[in-house]
Amino acid sequence: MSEFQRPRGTRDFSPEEMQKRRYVENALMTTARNFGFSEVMTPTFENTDLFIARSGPEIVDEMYEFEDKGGRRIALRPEITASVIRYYVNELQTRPKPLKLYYMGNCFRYERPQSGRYREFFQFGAEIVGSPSLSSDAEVLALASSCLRGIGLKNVKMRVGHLGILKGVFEEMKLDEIVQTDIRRLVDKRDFEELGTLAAESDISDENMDRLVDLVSLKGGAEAIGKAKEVLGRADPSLNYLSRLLERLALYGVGDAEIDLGVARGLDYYSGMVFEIDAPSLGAEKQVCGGGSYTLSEVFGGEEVFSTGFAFGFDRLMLAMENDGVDIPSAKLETYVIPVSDTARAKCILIVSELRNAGVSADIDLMGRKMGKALAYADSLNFRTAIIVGENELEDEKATVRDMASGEQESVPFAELARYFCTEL
RNA sequence: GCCGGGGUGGGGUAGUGGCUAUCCUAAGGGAUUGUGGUUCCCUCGACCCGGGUUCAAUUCUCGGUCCCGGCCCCA
Repeated sequence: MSEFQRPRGTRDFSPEEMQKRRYVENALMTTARNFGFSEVMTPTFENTDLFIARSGPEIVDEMYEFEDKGGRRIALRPEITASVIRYYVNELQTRPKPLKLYYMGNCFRYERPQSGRYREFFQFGAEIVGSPSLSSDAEVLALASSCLRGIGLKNVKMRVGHLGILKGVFEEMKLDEIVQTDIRRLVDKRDFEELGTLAAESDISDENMDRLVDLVSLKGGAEAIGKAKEVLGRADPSLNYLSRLLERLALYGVGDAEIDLGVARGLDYYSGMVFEIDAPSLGAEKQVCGGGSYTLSEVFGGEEVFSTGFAFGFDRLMLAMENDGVDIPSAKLETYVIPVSDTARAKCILIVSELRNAGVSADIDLMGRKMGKALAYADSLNFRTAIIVGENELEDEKATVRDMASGEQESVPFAELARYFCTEL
């Protein structure tokens, strides 16, 4: 053990873990690209003001935030949407709409680590900027759903709500904004008891509060929307929106989305559709994805533009896949070249170079090991084959290619090795 | 910020107020001068940090730190 430890809440990833993480990351990115999204990258740190503008001054306490040597207030990004929208306002406003962007990156929050929560963690997210439509919301939900399908994570629950419904009720009740925010937070937590207390304190009638609780407790398929209309005693544009959204999702083949009018999200800038995805296997921190439609650009000095997007907690996806036993194929290296004697080493280097240039993953003994040990090494590193070259092979101008799984060997002329491996693949 | 459980070689562990700190595994080497996953041998390598009690602390105690689970928060 070195005297130096990792900072709290950070992790080192082993070769095996990275292989899995890159596999999943690649699957997510491939899905996004197939949906017509393009990757962007923004800085790991931003001026603190950006996040304050987005979320309020309290956020500073929960970020890695500091003054740099030039006296600037800097924050390690706690999420990436703010950066993407800032980037949009700065430089992408004149691009053809809609702008479909995705990103993957590390984020930092100064929080107490626990299961599924780290101080450095990773998010994969996507945003559609510039389109206020039902179509965009559906597209984004379909992307999130396809991402999960793409990585093979099945044990998940997607819940879709709409903030317009709560907003309508708030207007009817004529509540001030502070109370609205409190209610939203409690609704998000499903803390109906505390909600009752709050109702008493802010002289909201029992009748109104009961109605609100009934409303946000509604979940299920299209029938939940009908029930909501009954509770409201009227039609509501947001409810209509949700039922049309469900129809759209069906066209995308997304049948697992559930209506949940209790999805409130803790964030003020969400304006319309909001959704969350949970992985029940995760325990306390089970939310793997959150998103919705919002306007944020005007906060950063741009023109108001409707956007819709989401972010996956990448680390939680990995944990959930692990818990659910989702299989991730292991990467096999193709071949390990073993010089039997020092005289064969030069030829072996030529062979390994040729194979590498031909795009074949090839490695070579660097430790001068004897063949037995070299084969054991190749075995433990999961090579598909080994190439053995010694005096006999040099004389015949043929390499011995050994299949590591079966132990079968065949002789392949040096000149044909590259072709042999390329066609094998 | 709060509550609970932990910390012994790289990984997994046993154990102890004092004696060479146990075992498994991994890694490196050898048995084996051209054939791996078996076997045998050798080597390497640990009591989280600091204070206190004590003749003596890895062990008891206090504080810190980190890990695990939960609360708060969750963008």
